Amino acid sequence: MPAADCPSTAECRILAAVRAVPAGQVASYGAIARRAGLPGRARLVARVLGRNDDPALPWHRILRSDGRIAFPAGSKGFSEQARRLQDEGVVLHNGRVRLPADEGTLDAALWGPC
DNA sequence: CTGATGACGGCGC
DNA sequence: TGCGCCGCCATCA
Repeated sequence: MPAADCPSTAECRILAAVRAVPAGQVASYGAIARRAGLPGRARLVARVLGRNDDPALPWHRILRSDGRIAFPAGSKGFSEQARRLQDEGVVLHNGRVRLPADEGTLDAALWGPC
């Protein structure tokens, strides 16, 4: 039976997946959704992050499949996320995570800080 | 119920 | 690489 602090199993799993991302590493929405047992629910992950009220949640480690920040360049969220990522040692290239062309799989690149 | 929107993803050009 | 279109899902008007 679900705990009272868990509004829904899906949301709880998504939050867990996000929290499972170690500092200095990043993951895509799709990867998080997949790890949460919700393949194809990347948008749901995005919605949950936007509605989350946990300041300790490393939402800034979640990027788009391209390795880019989901927020529009120049917006508050963008600058804040970029700042947090760089603060954790994540190298950003024009608001975008450096993706090794060697790896065809973005997941490997995103989950591997190199 | 229908249509529009969004912190998305994949494919095509 | 950049841009656009479409698909998918959940919420809102």
